[in-house]
Amino acid sequence: MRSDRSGVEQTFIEEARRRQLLQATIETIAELGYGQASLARIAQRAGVSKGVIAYHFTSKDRLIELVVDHVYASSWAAVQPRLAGAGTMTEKLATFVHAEIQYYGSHRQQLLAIGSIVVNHRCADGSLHYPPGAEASVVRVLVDLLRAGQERGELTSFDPLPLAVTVDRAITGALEQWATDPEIDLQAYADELARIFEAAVRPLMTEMP
Amino acid sequence: MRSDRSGVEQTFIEEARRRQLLQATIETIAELGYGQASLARIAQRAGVSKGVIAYHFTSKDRLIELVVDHVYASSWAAVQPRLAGAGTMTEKLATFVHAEIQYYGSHRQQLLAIGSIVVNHRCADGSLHYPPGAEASVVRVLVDLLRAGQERGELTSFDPLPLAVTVDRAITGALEQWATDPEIDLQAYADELARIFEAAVRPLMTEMP
DNA sequence: GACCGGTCTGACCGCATGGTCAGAAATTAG
DNA sequence: CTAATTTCTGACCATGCGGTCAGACCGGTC
Repeated sequence: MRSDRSGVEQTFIEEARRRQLLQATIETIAELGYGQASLARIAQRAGVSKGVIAYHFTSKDRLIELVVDHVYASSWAAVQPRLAGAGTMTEKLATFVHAEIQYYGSHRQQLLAIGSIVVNHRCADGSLHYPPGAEASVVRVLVDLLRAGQERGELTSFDPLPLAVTVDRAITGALEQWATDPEIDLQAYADELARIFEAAVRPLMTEMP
Repeated sequence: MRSDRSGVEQTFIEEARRRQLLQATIETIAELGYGQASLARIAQRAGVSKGVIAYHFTSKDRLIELVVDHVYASSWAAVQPRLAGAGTMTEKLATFVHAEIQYYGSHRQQLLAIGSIVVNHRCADGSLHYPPGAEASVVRVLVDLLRAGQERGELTSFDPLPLAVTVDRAITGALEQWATDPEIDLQAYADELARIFEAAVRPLMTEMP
């Protein structure tokens, strides 16, 4: 079985190996960082020889990109239904903050791996493969959410981009604080973030009781 | 003249070379990223041979750390006097946001280089040399500032750490947005950040006219 | 038994890395 | 002008990298 036939007609063993190698990659990057996560070290952690990775994946770059796809898909699968369940836009905003923090709070290795990958993984031409910017999926979701809230008159008028970027950064900031110091009460931290952002979107004249 | 006698009894040429090599390092990391910034490429950009770096600096790690020291010292030298000039704590907070964004807005390479270094540079034991966390200098400054504002009753009561981290991240978020898309109006972006954070620290019952 | 496709190993390739060093070149001192 | 010192070069080293590949191994099927 050659590499990279994602999704179709996979042997049981192929499926299992791929999962194992993705997991080993996440663990290695989380622990040692993108730059130190060589194929040799990933293979060693998985208990196989380097050639196995070449057999199941077309290249190291492809491996990394599949890790990113997997993590983003998993986190979105956890966050999206909770978002749909929230009522007002303000609630959606708070829910988003809580859901993201909760997901990565219980997937520390995914958090660290993704963080190390997005700031390091590059295309052949040297440019970042996952550039920061308004196109990043989380930021896009937040901008849409804020704009919708403004159109219904539920939120004050302001440029949605800075707040969307800030919410995104605040979440990763919270998680990195916690990754550095696990003593931090993530729940309380998330509550505080929700308070900050609710104050920022609340129309000036209508205070909640 | 051997390497690393920082500050004392430097030849004119030594001083100049050190500056040049620090600058070449910043440019190389800003353009290619930490992982691709090899001694060979840095030397090539400076137009000298690799050995020169070894002659003027004890090691590549030391070079990187001197870059970080230089950038932090420069930015603080630009921000600190403006902070001292601001009156209320709310003004200080807004001033800090504007001053940081303004400094790095006119030092794009320093911004990109520092960003790439802090998430990548590691100690011999594999741990990050500049770990995120409450000890980061910017966050410390902000926590002190917020706490002082609370003690004078000027700001609402809240845990200063999440907001401090958020302000820090929001600033780097703004700058990275701008680094990705230079069309962005940094001044307006900074104004919007100031609005967000003023809303978050303002006591609930006292609206400004 | 022989055969077969899928899976895996371990050795190997070319290359880039950080670091070292003898000696050439440039600068300064006397 | 010579001698001493600082500065620099270019070749070299050991190491680790991503990637390749011939052949071993393994569970089935005739």
